[in-house]
This record gives sequence, structure tokens and C-alpha cells, in this order.
Amino acid sequence: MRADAARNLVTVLRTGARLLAEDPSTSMAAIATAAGVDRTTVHRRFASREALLRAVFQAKLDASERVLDEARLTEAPVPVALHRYLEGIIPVSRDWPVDTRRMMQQDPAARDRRDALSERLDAFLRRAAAEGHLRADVDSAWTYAALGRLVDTVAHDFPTLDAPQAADLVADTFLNGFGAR
Amino acid sequence: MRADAARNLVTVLRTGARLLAEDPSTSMAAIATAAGVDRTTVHRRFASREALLRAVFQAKLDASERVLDEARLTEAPVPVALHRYLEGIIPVSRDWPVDTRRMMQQDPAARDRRDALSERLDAFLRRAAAEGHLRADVDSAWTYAALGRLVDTVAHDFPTLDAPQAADLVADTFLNGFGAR
DNA sequence: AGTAACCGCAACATCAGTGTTGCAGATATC
DNA sequence: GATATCTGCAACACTGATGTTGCGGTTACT
Repeated sequence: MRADAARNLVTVLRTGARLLAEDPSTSMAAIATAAGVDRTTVHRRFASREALLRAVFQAKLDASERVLDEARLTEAPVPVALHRYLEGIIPVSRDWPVDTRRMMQQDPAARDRRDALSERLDAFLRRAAAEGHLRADVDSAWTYAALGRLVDTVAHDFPTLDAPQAADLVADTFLNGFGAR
Repeated sequence: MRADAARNLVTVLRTGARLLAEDPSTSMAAIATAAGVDRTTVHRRFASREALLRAVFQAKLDASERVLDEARLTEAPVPVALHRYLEGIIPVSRDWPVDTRRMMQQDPAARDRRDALSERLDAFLRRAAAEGHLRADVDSAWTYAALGRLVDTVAHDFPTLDAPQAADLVADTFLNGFGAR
């Protein structure tokens, strides 16, 4: 593939992710215009609208897997791994703001990859609980779900915070909650 | 309006809310079929698709305002008001699972109503902090956003919990977080 | 029981989004 | 500079969703 074609491709993907997050029914034409290319150019790279959506979600999964790898969730000390994960995943959530659960219905392969990611993070949270860093009386599914929502919230509703600040905030809230003591 | 017409109307509204939450691009035809009425019947009640969406969000706002009124956020003791609010708002989130922020763009009147609700809840959270129930070192906007996400998460991802159980879980997590102590 | 309101059905027009093709010009790469 | 690749543009066909209308039959209300 030629270099300019590759550039256009990533531009379309990132623009598409942004617009589709705001409005999941955004048309191919709107994405093409916002990306600064012709509508037919998008169709040349992505055979169908569904193919474009798949590519966007794949890009998010790629980035997420990289973050989990680099966080070393199974080996690093729990507080270190947690913070490294948060600092990595918040920019991913910002770059690919699409809602993962929506698409997963029609793309079984993507769903499997996402399930694998979920399981890795869930295992980390169970280890954190076993090692005494998290409460043992709370369902890990609830812990996992709440952490994910905190990440998305800080990523999209507090865009002025940079990644380290946002990670600090999420970690503090996640561990200590909002109650005075 | 005749009684059967009123019944159909609420059925369409609730069915629409459910389907539109799963997929915001659900067609009027799909909503009509799922609600057990003809497509033209829906069009007789709602002049356009946009009108149907507005009605769904209005219904959610109506229910939310009722909950906030009954929670007596300005008078009741903070722990009581918080629990009463949670126990009321979780069923609302389940009955009207649509994402409020999406629609608010095109409907200024609805956005104003939603802003008023936000302000009431935010004022409650500020009172809670002032009376020593919440940490004073956390931005109330973050507190508000996080609480809202916890509510939505428990409402949709943990449907087996009944409202009181879910409210207990959210209140516990909100106040204490997930860290061991 | 009579009346007004409501509904389903069929048919139609309209419109926006999707996907395709051919070609001429521009651009990266060698 | 030659070549292969990519792009924009124009044109076209197709599909699905939206919105409307008229009519005959059904259902709620008094």
C-alpha cells in the first residue's frame, strides 16, 4: 500500500470512531467529508459500512491489548499495574470512543477478543483482592464493571485532565470512594 | 383519548425506549412490530420519528423528576435521601434505558429540564459534602458523573438485583470504594 | 344499540444512504 | 522521468426507512 493511502486509511478510521461515538448512525458520506476524502475512497478501502465498523473496533482492540500487555497485570505489584493500566487505557478510550458492547453482537471474532481482554482484567482484579488490595466481599464482576465506567467517564467527560491526572483520580475514587472517613 | 389508544401509546413508548437503547437506529417499523401495532398507528400518534424520540425522553424526564421530588433531597438527612434517590432512580434507568445525553442536542427544552435535574442532584451532593458525609477534596462534578454511571451500570448490567439490593450496592461502592482497609 | 374513535391493511410517493463503475488527473515510488 | 497506484468526480442502480392517505372493520364509551 502506498504511504498516502495508509495515511488516509488511519484518518478515516479515527474520524469514523469520533463521529460514530457521537452518533452511531453517522453516514459514510459524513465520515468521508470529515476525513477530507471522497466517499468513494472510503468504499475502496472498506467494502461495506459493516467492514468499516469492524475495522474501528479492531483498532480499539489492538490498542487495548497493547495496554494490557505493557501493564504486566500478572507480574507487576498490584498498585503499579493498576496505575499503569489506567494511564494506558484512558488515552485508548479517548482515541476510540466507540461503545464496544454495541458492535460485539454481529462480530463474533471481535467478541472473543474482547472477552479475552475482560478475563485478563478480571483475573487481575481477583489477584488484587486475594493479595489484600481490594475488598473481598464484593463481586469481581461489579468491580470490573464499575472500574470500566469510571475510566470511560473520566476519559470523555473530563477531557481537560491529562492521562496521569485522570489515572490518579480514577485510582483514588476506585479504591476509596467518595465517602468521608 | 380512548382507553385502548392510551394503552397502545405507552406500549409504543416503552417498547421504543427498550429497542432504541439496544440500537439507536431501530426503525419505526421494528418498534411498531415489537409493540404489536401497525406502523401507521405509530405515525398517527407521533408525527415523525423525532417526535417519538422526544416523547421517550420526556417520559424519562417525567419519571426522574418524580423520583427527585419524592427523595426530598433538600430536607431529608443525607443518608436517607441518598438511598431513597437510588432506590427510585434505578427502576427509572431500567424502564427508560435510553442515553439521555445523545438526544439532548436537538431538543433544547429537554436539555433545560435535564440541566435542572442535574443541578438539583449536584446541590444535594454539595450539601452532603458540607455536612461531612462526602470527601471535601473531590470535585462535585466528578462525584456527580461517577454516581450516575454507577447507577446505570447496576441498572443494566446487573438486572437480577432488585431495586433495594442494587441501591445498597451502589451506596456502599459510592461511599467506600473497592479498596481494602 | 348507536356513535364516535381507533385500528389494520394496502398502496403510494419521497428521500437518504449504500455500493459500483469508468475515467481523467494527481501523486508516491523506483 | 517512467510507472504503478491512488484519488476525486460524475453518474447510476438499489434498498430501506419515512411519512401519507383512504377504506373497511373493530372496539370502547354512553
